[in-house]
Order: sequence, then structure tokens, then C-alpha cells
Amino acid sequence: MSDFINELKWRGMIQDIMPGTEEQLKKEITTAYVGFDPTADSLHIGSLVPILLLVHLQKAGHKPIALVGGATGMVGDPSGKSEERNLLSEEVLNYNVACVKKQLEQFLNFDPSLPNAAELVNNYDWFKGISFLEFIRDTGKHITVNYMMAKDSVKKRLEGESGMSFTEFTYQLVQGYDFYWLYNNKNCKLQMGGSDQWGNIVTGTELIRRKSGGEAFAFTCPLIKKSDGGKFGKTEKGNIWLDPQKTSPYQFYQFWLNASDEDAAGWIKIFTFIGREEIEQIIQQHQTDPSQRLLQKNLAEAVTVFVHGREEYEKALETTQKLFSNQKAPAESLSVEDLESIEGIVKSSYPLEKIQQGTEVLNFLTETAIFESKGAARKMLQNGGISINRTKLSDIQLVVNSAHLLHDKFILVQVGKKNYYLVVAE
RNA sequence: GGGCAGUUACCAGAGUGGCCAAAUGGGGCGGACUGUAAAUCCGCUGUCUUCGACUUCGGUGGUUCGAAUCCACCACUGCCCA
Repeated sequence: MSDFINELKWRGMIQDIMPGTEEQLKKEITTAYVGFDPTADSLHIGSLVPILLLVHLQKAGHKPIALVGGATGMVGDPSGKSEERNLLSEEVLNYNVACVKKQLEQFLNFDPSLPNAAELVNNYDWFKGISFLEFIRDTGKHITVNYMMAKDSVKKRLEGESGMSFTEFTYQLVQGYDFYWLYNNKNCKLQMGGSDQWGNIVTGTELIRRKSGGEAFAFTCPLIKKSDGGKFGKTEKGNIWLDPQKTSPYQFYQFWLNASDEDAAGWIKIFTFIGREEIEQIIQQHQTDPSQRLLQKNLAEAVTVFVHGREEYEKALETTQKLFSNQKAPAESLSVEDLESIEGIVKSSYPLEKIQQGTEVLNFLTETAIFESKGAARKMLQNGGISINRTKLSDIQLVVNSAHLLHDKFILVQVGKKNYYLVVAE
């Protein structure tokens, strides 16, 4: 259990670390927590790193606590936000909390026979019983406004144009209280999180020191960015979610497979449990022939298996191979079985009758919901971004008819290079 | 409550009576080149069935042949004062 920090260090998963943290972890089985915001009904891959911190922690023999912010979610974390956020309704929040809880459960081991069994808590459970007066007298009294204003998350907003509500200003105290509560009730001595959480975390350790005279520790992991400066985890379709209903395992796999070389080399350390030597070997092999994209393949495999399981990974891989391995081959070479078993790409159905009569492409593309409007479809087509059965379209007047059907049943539509749609005529 | 500044498309930000669906940059999407990469170059980026039409510049009214632009009121935001 001693090499936990070292393990994270070589993986590049430690940004800031409080002095004494390593010693604490070496001394005894330590309980540590990470908080998750219920801002949506699913976690996305941005939350994957904190989850991995907990998994690494448990692997190293320590006890992980995953906290879902039922209470903090009602306040709104100002960290990294340039503007005040809208509050979620309680109803939505409760639903999100339930969803996020469910997702977290699959990554940690909750077996109660383990000395370091994972635990899942909701900070609403202890906040619901605390009155406002109680809170400002017992907790607020220990932290000065001067201290709170010095935090980056607050300072930026004070200097910026949009200001900050009292609600969001209070956030760090509320989160700090979580740590204090867990320290006293669960003997939790360590908090982890993204580096944007550093300020909030430190308020927690400060509160523990001033209120109970105890010592608590913390470290943060760097926020993941793409080497080109873009936002991590976003694609044209939005966030990459962990929920397979929102992001299919195939799309999930594709996201990792599309990582740039530079990103993949860093990400494989952070997002997989592959050992150091093996990773170095993969990187080396990758460099001898980058076009094989060994790095990306290994990365995508490991993460997809971790989140969706091996079976879903196999399907995603199979779909990938069908769609990409023989790109030059005519679409006709795909068998009925191939087409029928393609998983994870967007499928839509279309009346067979209409195809037999012949439909104009633009109608076809909008009526299958591949495009929202004819204008959008037209622009894409004129830009050369649409293929049907792997043949690029150039004619707006084209009529889609029976001749386009593969095996009398399917039409494979591509938007751009990577976005596939399978239209089933029936 | 008083004073000042502001509110423009996904974001930032120009535009201060007609030439404005609105400069520019970023982001996003598509294309070429590649390796389903990066860099580079090119195109698209309010809505709609192309030409063209329609709806936008915080809201509501008004002035005007004509308003993002002028006026009035309201709302919101920021800064300063009480």
C-alpha cells in the first residue's frame, strides 16, 4: 500500500499534494474520498480520472469513499466557472443523484467482508439536518471571509464582470464541511479531486484543523486537456458519457481510438491500469510504425473494457472493423450478417415503399432524421461530406431507389468520414 | 435609493440611421493531404426547399420612407456611493 502515490506519480496523475500525505498513506490504511457533482444524469469521461483515483486507492489497500453531492449540487460549484450557474430543481437533482450513484457502484468493490470496502455517501444526508443558523454559527465562524476571498475560484469572479452570488460564494464552506464531517464520522483523512478542486479541498482541511484540531490531507490530479488545447471529452455529438444509453460503447471506443498520438501517450498512463514497462513498450512499438496506432488501440480497448465490459468492447471492435478496415471495398461486400449485427451506430428505419418509388436524397436524409433540415443536408452534400454505400454524393438531384439497397434492405450513409448511419428499409 | 457603464449569433467582440443576416477572432462541422493522428490549406457555420424568402442584435412601445443603431419606459448585469 506504500507505492500508491508513486504509482500515481509516474502516471502523471498528481498535480498538487499536501505535505505529509505520503507519510499518512504509508502509516496506515487510510480512508479517502472524492466528490461527484450530480449535474447530469450520467457521469462523463471527465469524471473518469477521479474514479480511477479511487480505484487505485482501493487497489493499494486503502478505503475509498465516493461522495455524491446531493447537497453541494444544490449550491453550485463556482470553480472554473466564469458565470453564475442556474440551479437545478430538486426533482432533477434527486434523479441525477440516483443515476450517478448507480454508475459509481460498478467501479468500486463494496464487498463488506473487505477491510477496505468502498462506501457511497450523499452529503445531503448530513446537511438536511443542519439549520442555516447552526451552520453559520458552528462552521462559518471558523473561516474568515478574507480567507475565502483569496481562493482562485472566488477571486476570478470578483475580478471578472459577472460577479458571484452569496450562494456560490458559500460553496467552499459547504464542501469543506463535507470533509470535516467525513473526518469525524468516517475517519476520512484524505480528499482527492481534480486540480480545480484544490481551493475547496483546502478549506476542508482548514476547517478540520480549526474546528477539531485534526490533521487531514489532500492531493489533486491534473485536469485532462487535449494537446491542441481543445476541451477534453467533447465531440460534435456533445459529451462522452459513461451511460451506454447516452454514448454507445462503439462511440465510446471510437472516442479513444481517435486520440492524437500526443494525447494517447499521456492518456494511456492515466486511464488504464497497464503497467509501466508494458506502456513503455507500447509507446516504442508505436513509434516504429505510428500508422498502426497501437497506442490508441490499446488505450481504447482498456478504457472501453473498464467502463462497459469486455463483451461490449468486442462488439465495438467488430463494428469498427466492419466499417473501417476495408474502407476502399465496396459497401456491397458487407454481408447481411455484417450489416445486421452492426452495433452502436445510429440506425433508423425508412419505408421500403418510398425507396421503391424513389425519393430525392434531400428528403431521404431529412426523413431518416440524419439531418434536421434540407438546408443542412444540402450544405453538407455540396461540401462533399455525404456518402451513400461508401460512394461520395455529388448530385443534389439524386434519387434514392431500390438500386441503392444493400441486400434489398439496407442503406449505409456516411456523414464525414467517421459518422455512420444505417438505414433499414422496411 | 443615487451615479456611471453595459446587454449583439456557440463564445469573445466590432458595428452608433439605409451598402447589416451583421466585421474579425476562437470554437464547431465538412473537404484535401494522412494513419479514423497532428500540422497545413480550403469551404460551411440564423431559419427555411437552391435563386430567393423569412425571423434576429435584452423586452415593450415610439420617431422615421427606413432602426442593432435615435427616443421613452421596463428588465437584467457590473462598478462606485448611500
